[in-house]
Amino acid sequence: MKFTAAYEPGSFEPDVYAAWEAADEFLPGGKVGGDDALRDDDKDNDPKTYSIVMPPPNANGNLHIGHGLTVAIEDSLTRYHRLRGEMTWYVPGADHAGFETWVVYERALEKEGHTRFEYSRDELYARVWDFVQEQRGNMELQLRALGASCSWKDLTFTLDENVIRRTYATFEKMWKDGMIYRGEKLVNYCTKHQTAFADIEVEHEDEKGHLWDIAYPYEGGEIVVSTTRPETLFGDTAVAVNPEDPRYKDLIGSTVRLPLTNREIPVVADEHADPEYGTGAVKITPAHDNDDFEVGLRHDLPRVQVIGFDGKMLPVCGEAYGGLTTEECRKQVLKDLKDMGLLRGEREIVHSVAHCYKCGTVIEPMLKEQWFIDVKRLAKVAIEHLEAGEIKFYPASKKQVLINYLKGLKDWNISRQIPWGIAIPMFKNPETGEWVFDTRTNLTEIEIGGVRYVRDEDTFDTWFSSSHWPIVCTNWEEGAVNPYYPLNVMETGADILFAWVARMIMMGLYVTGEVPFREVYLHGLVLDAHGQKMSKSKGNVINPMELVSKYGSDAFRLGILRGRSAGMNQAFSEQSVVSGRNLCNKLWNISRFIQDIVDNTENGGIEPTTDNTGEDWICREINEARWQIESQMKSYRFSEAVETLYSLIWDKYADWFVETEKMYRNAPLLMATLEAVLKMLHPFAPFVTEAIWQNLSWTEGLLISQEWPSDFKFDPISAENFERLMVIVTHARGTLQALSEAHKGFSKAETTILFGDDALVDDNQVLLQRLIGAKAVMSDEGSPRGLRLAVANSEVYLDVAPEVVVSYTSALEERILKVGRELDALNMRMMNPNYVDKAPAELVNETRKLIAEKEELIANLKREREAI
RNA sequence: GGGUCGCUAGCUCAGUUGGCUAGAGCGCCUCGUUUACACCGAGGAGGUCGGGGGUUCGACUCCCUCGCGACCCACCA
Repeated sequence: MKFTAAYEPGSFEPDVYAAWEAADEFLPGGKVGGDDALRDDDKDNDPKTYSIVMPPPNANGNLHIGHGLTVAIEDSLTRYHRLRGEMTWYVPGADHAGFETWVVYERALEKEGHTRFEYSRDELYARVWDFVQEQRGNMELQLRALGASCSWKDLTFTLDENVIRRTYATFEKMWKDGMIYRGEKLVNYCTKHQTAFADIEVEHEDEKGHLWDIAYPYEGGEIVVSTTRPETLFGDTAVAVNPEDPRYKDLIGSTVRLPLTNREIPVVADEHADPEYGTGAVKITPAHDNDDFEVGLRHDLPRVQVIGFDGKMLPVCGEAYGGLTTEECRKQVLKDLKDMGLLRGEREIVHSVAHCYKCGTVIEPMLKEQWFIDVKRLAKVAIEHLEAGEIKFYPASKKQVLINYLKGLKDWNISRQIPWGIAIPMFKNPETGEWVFDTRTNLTEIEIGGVRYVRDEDTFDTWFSSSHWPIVCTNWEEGAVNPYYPLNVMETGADILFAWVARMIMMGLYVTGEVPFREVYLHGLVLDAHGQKMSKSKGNVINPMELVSKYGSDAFRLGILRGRSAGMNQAFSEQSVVSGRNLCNKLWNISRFIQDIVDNTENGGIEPTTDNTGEDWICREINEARWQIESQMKSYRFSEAVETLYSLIWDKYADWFVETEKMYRNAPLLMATLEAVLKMLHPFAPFVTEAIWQNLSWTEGLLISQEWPSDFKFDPISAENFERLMVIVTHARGTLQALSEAHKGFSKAETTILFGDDALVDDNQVLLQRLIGAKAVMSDEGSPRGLRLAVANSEVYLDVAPEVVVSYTSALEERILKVGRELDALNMRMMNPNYVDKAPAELVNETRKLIAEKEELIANLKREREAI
């Protein structure tokens, strides 16, 4: 590689990634079989393992900004642990995305003028399989572009044979354990997609609707019920009133006549009827309403289905209504009721309505036979392990949220009427209705002992199989030792805490007896620059790949990790990526400069030593930053780790150390410190750091598999001294600039810096002169003159003419006032006897020291003023 | 109805058992052609930490309360 003058990420990123892949760096433990697999500072002979699995992106889709964040986090973790010498295994995945893909495919089918009903399930499955294969590949290329250092040979597709095998094994175990049952229950049904959904897949939205009052007559009177869904009246099998409601007490047990039909239905007493709401009387439609279903159970009411799975009214509603859509039917029913004089009222209300999360169709609660899992047992075990603290959550608050969810969890409907998924391995004897488990799901019919069984046409809810993700990705097998299970961490979106994380925990415990991961890190939504949710309709979607090609992968990763903390939805903008790119550019140029020094000095290859205050100081700062990063990574504070590196590289390494090294040119130390910085930034910005590593003349091998830096040795007193020099430089620069603004014709390059009895300044005259940009730094030879710098513990003057000093008077006055205010605040604190008594002695001493410094400073400043 | 999270500089966010003069990036102002970098350097302005109360020697940090915002769960006919 050539060290180009300009930082051009696009010119090296693909090559760098290819080099890693070619060297098998992503395999578990690095180069398998090589010494690398065992290199580490582990005290035990057991090499530490680090495993993490990717939440599988849609196999045939493109990565979106959320994936960008996921990869940035997961890959940074992986690379960090790899550098720490652990045997890392980052397992990539690809999702068949059951429902998502199905929707896309069905739309394509519709465009061709076909419908799913023209094909058998097996035909459809084969067609979607081909469809997905055609589209596949993009997503994996995009993961590479983001720098994901995952073990590609272990890529797991959610329809892989081992996934299906594991899913069937669990299902069989549950079936034998009596945890699976066939039940006719109300399911959330989308009449457009003609499939049932889990509760969690349904979106509730508050909408304006109407509450109608309808009279149900009986001999000698009528009872007026309130409803938002008059069209379901045909399915009414009771009217419920509250047992405490005096208005209706006498009617309980009698019957009323259902309008538009000839049916008589009973009046039942049930708590569900709220006397305060509407008329206090409710029509009960057990087949089409969740509440009513429960009421029906309590009173043993029949269930009459009146809406078909296609969303149209069934013939049972009578000739006038059968075949109408629910909406048409509602209009017709209202019109007819009005004509008959039975419509008693109408008012606007706001109520929550369930919608299909994909197409927005109103979800119909429908009566359907489905497979259910009795989750009580699973949830109970999960809660026990969670309460025992076996899984640590980031953010911590999500643990209790999850426990609460598990406590209220209802039985899990795992049947879906979508061909694109894992077939449910159950077959039914059409004669007896008996069900048997069998994995021969490629057959529509099987024979066992001369008896014919017919396959269930449904597929599994995606979450049923994907709840096995940590198990299948790590190839967990009963009885076998597996150092990669449980995972070290499960990193995923906070929005799928319930749908996925909860189920992985339940399933992990059920199948393996162990929690599937030790820690959970949940990231929030990536919002647009104004904190708005990204959506196609708003047109504010940010494509991560565009940013990668514009600013580089590293810039994107640094940018998206900036200002992001666990579990929170946070804004993201291109600006943060620009700032990331700038950091990469800075590092690139630092490296070029250091290479230049190395090329032009003789002393290459010597052990690095510190020979001046700046060098001791940078060693201290690098150590300090490294410790911080280690602690930040442990607690998943990526944003802070990036911040630490930013400040180390820019504010410390470049602005001070490299500047002083323009003078000292200590090549061995420059080389050693640069290596450390590259390693520390590598987890977050893998491409630029590796590219630099490859460009540097003295480095060997690939950066990705180097050893994490260890402590630099330094003289702490010398390091401390450098900070004093920094303060002098900063004050001198500030004062000089203020003077040049206040006094026309003043030139700092013509100004000499004088100093009194000060060994440190004496030792660093040239350095100070260069950093300040002054003409010279020299001893005042016992005759101080000019403007004294307002720096405590130092006697440094700017040798400027009296008229220049005068022009600085107002700034000096301001400064005296400011320091005075600070001094007052400190004195106030000391005057409080309780503070002196109760605060830690250390703190009190610190305050005393500060007061002394301020007092000295203020005395100096006042003397200065007198002099003017 | 229940619950979670947030409210800190113009914007987006840090601030980990309460204790240094509350920080960063971007933006803004002033100056700058010093041979790594204008994707730059130097200097600077800007915050009563949502309001109110409490605990404490001391509160951005803990407690209570109010307000605003985002989100999640739930069977509101």
